[in-house]
Amino acid sequence: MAKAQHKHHEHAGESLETAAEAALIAAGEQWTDMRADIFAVLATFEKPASAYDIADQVSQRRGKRVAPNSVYRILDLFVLNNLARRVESANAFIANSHPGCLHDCIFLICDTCGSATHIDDDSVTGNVRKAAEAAGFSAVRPVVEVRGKCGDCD
Amino acid sequence: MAKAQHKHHEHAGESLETAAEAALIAAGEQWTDMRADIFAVLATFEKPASAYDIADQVSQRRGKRVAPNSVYRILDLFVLNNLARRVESANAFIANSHPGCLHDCIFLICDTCGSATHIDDDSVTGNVRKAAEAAGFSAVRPVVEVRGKCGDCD
DNA sequence: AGCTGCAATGTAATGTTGTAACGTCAGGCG
DNA sequence: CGCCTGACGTTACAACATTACATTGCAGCT
Repeated sequence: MAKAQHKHHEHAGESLETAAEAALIAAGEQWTDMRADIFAVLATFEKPASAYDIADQVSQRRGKRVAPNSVYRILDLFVLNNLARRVESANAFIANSHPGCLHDCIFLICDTCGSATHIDDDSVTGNVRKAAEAAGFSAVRPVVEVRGKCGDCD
Repeated sequence: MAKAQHKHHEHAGESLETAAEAALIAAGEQWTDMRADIFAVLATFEKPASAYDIADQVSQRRGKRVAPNSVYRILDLFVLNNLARRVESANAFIANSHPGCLHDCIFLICDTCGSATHIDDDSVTGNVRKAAEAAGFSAVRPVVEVRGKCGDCD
């Protein structure tokens, strides 16, 4: 399998939100205030954030309680449209820093500081998919996460 | 990285429990009735089982309520000693069919029937580890799971 | 304006998963 | 015996996730 080489636009802050909005619009969904707020809050987290963390922050920002329920709905939408990812081993979510690019991505989660970085290595995830297919399995969504220690915590 | 080639003893039923017991003893832990029961119940599940599922089954088998708490304690011990694995994307546990062999293993979880099979491909997981190290990360516990459709559910 | 339909969000309740704190019991050992 | 230790019990609670149904607001129509 050829290693996919392509440039990513690594967005941050304002620019990332704009990109997320564009991606969601492109998918035929709406970009509402609520969604904007939730995405904005999600993007401020360094570490994977739980739906409840996000609910708290958004509640503060809006001066009105936002129920976890609403957050989950929108988070699901984000994940579906690749604006955010779910980190399975942390029961938490993290913003995708380059919405629009579809990858099987790999998360490195530091057990010490809790931070998560994400790398895209299509050759590795491609091999995971191939190994699954070889076992007669139709891969749909590879979950590749590595728990360990990040460079800062060594 | 050389592909590790070695034989696995694929245990089942009685034999698996014996092997589990041996592995736990070898680790300097005790093999108590409670632990035996929990392992036995865990091993009867085809699919990853939640701690609460196990607690229910063990409660029946013992004719006395066993609290999830106790189950978690023992499950953690099993995971630590490689008698069982945690399936992160399902918040559930599954017995290791060859305790004693230490692998980074790959789970294939069928979203249709819920069954999980596990494969060991050290070249794939080795690459995952290498990709993590290349990013300045000390890999400790790779989590590689693939959600999709199994051969039977195609 | 008034009505209708639909998507988004609100509200409340509940279900599921995971931990913490502390008590009890049995076995080993001085 | 008294003491320690490891296993397990009991209770309570924290954290994560979903379900069912109500409400709001806007678009399109008459």
